[in-house]
This record gives sequence, structure tokens and C-alpha cells, in this order.
Amino acid sequence: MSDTTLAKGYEPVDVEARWLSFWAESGAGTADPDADGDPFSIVIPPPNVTGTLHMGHALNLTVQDILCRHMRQLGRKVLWVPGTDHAGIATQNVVERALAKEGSSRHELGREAFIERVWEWRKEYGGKILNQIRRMGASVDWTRERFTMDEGLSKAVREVFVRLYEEGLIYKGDYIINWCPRCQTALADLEVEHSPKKGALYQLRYVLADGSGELIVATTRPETLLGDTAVAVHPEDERYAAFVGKMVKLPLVGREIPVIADAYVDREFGTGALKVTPAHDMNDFDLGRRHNLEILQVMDGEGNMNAAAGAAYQGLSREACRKKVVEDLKEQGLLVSVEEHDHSVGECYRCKTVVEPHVSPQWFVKAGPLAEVARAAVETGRTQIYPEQWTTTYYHWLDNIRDWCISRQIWWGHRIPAWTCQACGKLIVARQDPAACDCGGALQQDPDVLDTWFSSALWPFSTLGWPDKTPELKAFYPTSVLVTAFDILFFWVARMMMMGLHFMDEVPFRHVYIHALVRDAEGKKMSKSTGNVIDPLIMIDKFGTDALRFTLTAFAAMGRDIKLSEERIEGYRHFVNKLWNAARFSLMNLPQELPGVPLDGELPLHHAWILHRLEEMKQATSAAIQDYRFNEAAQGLYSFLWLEFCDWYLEAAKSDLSGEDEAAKAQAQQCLWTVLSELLVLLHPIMPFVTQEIWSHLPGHAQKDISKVPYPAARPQHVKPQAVAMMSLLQEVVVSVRNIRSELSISPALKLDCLVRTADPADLAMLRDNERLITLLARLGSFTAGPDVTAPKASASAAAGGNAVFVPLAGAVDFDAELARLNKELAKTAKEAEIVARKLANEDFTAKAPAEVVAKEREKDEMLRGKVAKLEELKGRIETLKS
RNA sequence: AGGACCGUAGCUCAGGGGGAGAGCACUUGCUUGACACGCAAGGGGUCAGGAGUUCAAAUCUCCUCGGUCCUACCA
Repeated sequence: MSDTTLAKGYEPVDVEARWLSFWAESGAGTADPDADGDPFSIVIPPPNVTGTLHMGHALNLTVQDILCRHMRQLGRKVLWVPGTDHAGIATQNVVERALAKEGSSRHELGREAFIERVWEWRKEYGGKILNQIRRMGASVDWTRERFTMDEGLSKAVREVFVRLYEEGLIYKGDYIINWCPRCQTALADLEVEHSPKKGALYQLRYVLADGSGELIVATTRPETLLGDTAVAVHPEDERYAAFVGKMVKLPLVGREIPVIADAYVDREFGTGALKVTPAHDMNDFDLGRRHNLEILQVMDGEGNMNAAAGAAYQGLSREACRKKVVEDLKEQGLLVSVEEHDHSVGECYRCKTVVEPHVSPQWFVKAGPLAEVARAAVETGRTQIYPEQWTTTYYHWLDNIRDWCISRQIWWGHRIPAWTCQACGKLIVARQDPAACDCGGALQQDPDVLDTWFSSALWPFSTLGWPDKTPELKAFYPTSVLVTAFDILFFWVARMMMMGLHFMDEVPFRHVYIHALVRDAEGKKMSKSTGNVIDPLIMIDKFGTDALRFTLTAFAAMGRDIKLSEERIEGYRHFVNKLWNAARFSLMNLPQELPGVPLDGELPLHHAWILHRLEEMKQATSAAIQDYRFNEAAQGLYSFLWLEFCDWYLEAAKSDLSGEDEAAKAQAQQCLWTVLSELLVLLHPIMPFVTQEIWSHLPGHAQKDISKVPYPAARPQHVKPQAVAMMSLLQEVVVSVRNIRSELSISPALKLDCLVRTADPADLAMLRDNERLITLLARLGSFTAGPDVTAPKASASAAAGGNAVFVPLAGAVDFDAELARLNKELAKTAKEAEIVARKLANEDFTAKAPAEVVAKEREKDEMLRGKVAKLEELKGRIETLKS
């Protein structure tokens, strides 16, 4: 497989396809519960089966994959469970739309045939998203893929439902819930989205039945007056004290309803008198229960007025009814005023229809006791949330939690395991479908299904086989970390916490990592309707998976949203290509058989320096990934590869690789191979494909699958911080020559000479040792360093540290240009020197600041003084020459 | 109403008590033996504003202004 030539540019398409099938065949992600090593496990946030991959998924998958791949490198036993969610309402809507196109409907098909149809749909489209997960390079365990409607997971759902019912934590009752008249189903509070709407505030006249006065009430929904069963005022409101206990005549209807007193009423709002419609308003419902008011429904499930609304209004839609009611009131002189009023209106999160509060028999989970435990688990640190700021949000939601409505009047989902006896009316909740009631009566199963999030809440343990006692459950629960975006913190994370703690007696995950939301370049949330979606697959086809993954990683700073644009991904493709070309160059200079030179003892500066920096990168990269600082890992590797490895090390190594010194050449090959190999392993979790492709061409590796290569061990003998200081002096000398060349417009082709005068023995030794290197990097004809180097008359000069750098110029020197150049550098350096000097002059600083800070400042002071002095001297020299 | 986050180079953003950074864009010069998806050298900042804590503040605290988002309520 080893091959020393690579194509000139990196072409991701073939490479990715090749390694995807390689990893699929080798079962790269397959976990072994009995293997050695500390377990590390993640369950994927299951995307909707019928959905397609969006950028949020792409980021989510990238983060999880980096963690999993890195943990494998560290020798952990890793399980990453993939899967999908049945997304009840959303999926049912999609299939219903398809049916509508065919001129059919679910009612025409009937329940069983419809469900059959959804399964077919799932079979056809459910594979799409899984394939997209594959394309992202996600190293999940495909042998353990799950779907929320699988047999095993359905069993878990039923077990949980029955147990919660037996424990009194699930109950059924007639309550007011959010109802979507279009989807024809109940919605949980969370599934209602509020958006501000322009509306009107109507003031209506309610006349006392005994004719002794009138009350003006304010309302935004005049049509609901048909269902009013009281008028409420604040008990301490003097304006209305006399009215309490009396009856008023309901306008248009004529029914007499009581005036009640309740502290809920806000005296400041409107007129301070509130019409009470228990059947059609959440707060009125509570009010009605407190005062034993009749619950009068005047609307049906489709949002149309029913018989109870009266003959004049029956059959009208809620919108039409409002118009007619207002007209009728106006006619009768009962409409006092109409003013504009902005308020927020609840909409169905799936279809955006205005939600109608609706009283109906529903199933609820008593959330309080579960929430308390879920809160405590985070408080005591059993589960940690990253970034930490989200814990406040998590607490706040749990502290104000209301019972969770879990029944949905749709067909696609887990059917509620409850039966009512047609004979005696007994309610049976059971694990196994019962045949008949004890009384012998026939049973009818509850037609409703469960909220999709009910099954999602069990995901961390249901996917591992619960309620059976499986090896997976034993080895991998609790999972290590949950990776998700904040928008499902309540929907999903909090509920998994509740269920996991209740049924497993242990948190579902040790950590929760909340990552960014991916937005468009303007910071708007990407959505199909706005048309600002960037399709990850199109980006993958265009720039490659690695470029996309690296982009997302580099921008994935904790607690921040990502503004993504195509140009950015394109930019990181250049980085992938840079790596490719660095490898290409390396391979051109590496033999098939590694020389096997040991890299110890005193090494030439550039080798010692890059090996030291590599040690730092190894330490920093792993630490950053384990702390969820993915952007730091990516940015560190980016600048190491580009600005250090490519710009300096490879250039420096050219002097060895193309030279005649065979020993130096062999040593350089060994060092280059070592750094490149380990760098590939470091980059692999972020960019699996390109690193694998290069790896497969590199000689000397028995393990051809880079995903199986352990993280490189630390080499303490290569930690040499002095090498960094020496290398930066070398760089400073080289840069100063390049600067002279550039600013004095000297052709790059022209070889210059360079002389350095230095009083420092260590600097001198280094400069002399690296003559060949400096000559190459600065494109010199000759290089001389010494303690008493004299400056040729016609020469440009610069300061490198406290050393003088001279570049003799063949022709006439432009003294003015040279002076300007030196002055610029002097001004910059003098400014820095002054800041440091001022600091050191401050006695408080030298007395109170930590010793190492003061020492560092003194060192800096010395260096800057030296440089300033040198620049002044050089400047003086030019001035003398000029005159 | 309550809460969270953000304001740093033209743009997008890192950093988070001790030398103001990156990418892109910009200027200049380059067929330098992997790379023009490139190389080299540059220009560019009141770290939103104000006050405080500190020997030292872009960084911590408070206030003001501007922006984003979440939760709740809105008869």
C-alpha cells in the first residue's frame, strides 16, 4: 500500500468513498462490551427518521466523533449508538400530505393501513439520514443502530408507562391542554411556540341581572364570551366590591352568570374585570376549578363553534365567529371600545396553526417528584453540564415544571397501553395486551399514542437493551457524555435525566456538552422557509468532509453560536490541502525503509525545536478535546502545522534532505517521519479521511488503519524549552534579512551576504552551528557571525535581539530609505521598551507582583534595551555615512 | 417581567489579570525543488462607553448604551 507519490492536490471524493467502505467492512465502530479499557459511551441524539442532515447535525456528529475517536486513541472501550426517532406528529403530517396528493386521507385508509403506510415511508426515507451520518465519517456502532419504534424500545416504553402508572406518576383526566385544530391532537406546553401578534382589546358591557349597574370587561377573544360562566374581579378592588356575589346577564346569550372575587385578577389590566371562560383559557380553567364553575365548551376539536355556542353561531370558524360576535355586540350597544393590542399567540410547533386551549381527557406525567431528583443530580455534580451557564436554565425550568401531557391524538407512535371495559368501565393499564376484563366485558384500547419525547426520554437505556439486563447496559450505562444543542435541553435532556434516574437509579450521562447553534452568515437560524440553509452534503461534495468537519470544529467555541458561510469551509479546504502537500513533500524525501536513527542526545536546533513543539501539541490537543475545547484543539493544530511545521521546519529540513551529509539526511528523515506521523494521529479525530489516506502511504507503519493507532506517548527527553528561545533568535535573524530584501526592493533571486555581530556566546554558537540553515532560509550567498564583525560601509542593518545584523549592499545604498526603515523599527521597539521600563520603575510592582513576573519583565527589559541601543547605533552609522 | 450571552482589526471571530491575536479581505514583491488551495514582507485596533477593585484590567465588579436568545405572562 505504501507509495511515495501523492497527487498534486487533495481530491476528497475518491479518498472518502474508499475509506468509508474500508471502515464499513472492518466494522471500525463496533464496540465490544467485554473488551478491556474504561468504557466511554455516547448515544446519538436521534434525528427524525424522515429528516435530512442539516448543519446542526453535522456539528453535533463532528463533536461526538472527535470524542469517540480520541477516546479510542487513549485506549478506552468506546460505544457510540446511532439511531433515529419516529417523530410522531412530524412524520404523520408528512405522510398525510402525501396521501392528500393522492386524493386520499388517513381516515379513508383506516388506522392499520395508515400505520402500514408510515412504515413503508420510513423504509424508503429512513435510510437517507443514516447514510448522511456515514458520509460525515461518524464512527458509530452500526451493529447497534436503534429506532424508537423498534420492538425492544417499544417494550421499554410500555414498561415505563405501566410502572409510572402503578406508582401514581401517570394519571388520566379531563384537563385543559394545548390543542392543535389542524393536527387534531394535544400538544405539550413545550410544543407551543409563542409569537407576537397584533390583536385588539375589546371592552364589553355586561349588565347586572337586577339592572342595578353594569361591568365593563376587557378581552382579546370576544367569541369566547359564549362560553363564559362567570365574571371575576379582585377581592380588594373597591370599584367592584358591591358587584361580587351578584349575577350579570351574558351579552348575546342572556344566560345569568355570577360575579366572583379572585386574587388572580390584575386590577391594573383593562378594566380590572375579567370574563371567565373555563373551557377555553388556561387560567380561566384554574379559576373555574377554584370556584366550581361550569366548564362550557363552545368549540369543537376543529376550532369551529358547536351547538353550545347557540344557533346563531354554530358551525362558524373561531375567526368568523369573532367577527359576528363583535358585530352583534356593536349592534346591541354592548361594545364599549376596541383598541389595538399586541400580545403573543401560541402556535403549533409543527404546523404553525394557532393553538386552541381545549378541555379533553388526556394522560399526564406527574413531573414534580421526577424533576426534583433530576435537579439534585446536577446540583450534586453527578451530571455536569458544559458550559456551566446552562445549569441555571436547567434548574429554572425544572423548578417551574408543570405536569407533562403525554397523550397525542394521532396514530403514528407508541399506543397507550390502557384499556377500558365496555361493560363495567374499569380502566386497565398492562404490560401484556389483556384479552378481557375481569367482569368478562369487552375491552377497548385507548386510541391515543404517546408523545414522541416520551420514548426519546428513555433513549440512553432503552437503546442498551433495558428492561432486559444486557452486557451493553452493564458496560456502558451511564453514558459518558451527551452532546446536543441547547434548544432541546428541556424537551429531551431534562426528561432523560428524570427517566434515567427513576428507572436506572443512575444518571443517564456523566456530562452534557451543549454546543453551538449553527446559523447563517447573518446570524439567522437556518431554515428551509427562509432559504438560508447550507446543505452539509453539498459542502462535502464541494470541499470534502474533512474541510467541513475542521471548519465546524474550529468555530465550535463553547457557549457561542456559529455563523457559517461557504467561504469559510472553502478556507479550511486550503488547510486540508496544505497538510496534503506537506505529506507529499515528506514522502518525496522519505525512503521506503526508515533509517532508524535514534532521536536522542544533542540534536540540531530545528529538530530539537519541532520535537519540543510536538510534545507541547500532544499534551495540549488531548487536554483540549477532553475539556470540550474543540476550537482550541483545531486552532492549535492549524497553526502548528502551517506556521511552524510547514513554514519553518520543512524549509529547514530541506537543507538536510537535499545535502550530501548522509548522516544528517538520515536524521532529518527520521525526525520528519516522526513528527508527521504523530501529527497525523493528532489530526485524525478531526479529519479522519485525509489523515488515513496519507497514513496509508507513509512507510514504517505496521498498523495501516490510523483509527486504531494509539495516541502517541509523551517523550520527556524531547522537552527542551531552550530550543524555542534559540529558534526564535534564528527566525529573527532570517526575518530581518527578508525584511531588508523586501523593503529595499531587492530581487528575491539575488543572493545576499549577511553578517551578525554578537557578544553573547550562546547566541554566537547557535548562529555558527546553523550557518547552512540560515543561508538557505534567508537566501544568502554567505553568512558570518562573530563577536567583532565589522560593518561594511554600504550595508543595510537590523537588530535581532541584542545582536546587529548587517547586509552589505552591492550598489549604492539609499540612505533615506534605510533610515526610514530603522526609524520605524526603533519607534516600535522603543515604545515597548518604555512600557516595560515604566513598569519596573514602579516600586509597588517590584514589591507586590509575583517574582517570576518581575523576573520576566527584567529579562524583557534587558532584551529591549539591547535592541534599542543596537538600532540607535545602526541609525547613527547610517547618519554618519550619509553626511 | 425574570434570566443568559455578546460588543476585540474592514468582515468573521479566538483569547479572558502581567508583551493586543488568527483566518478572510487589503498593500507590495515572487514560476524559491510540497503546495498560487501557494511563498515572502507589510499596513490596520480608545478590546462599545463610564466608574471601581488591583502594583497591574481587553480580562474581575457595578452602571450606561447597543445586539442576540431563552423562560413566563399578556383578560
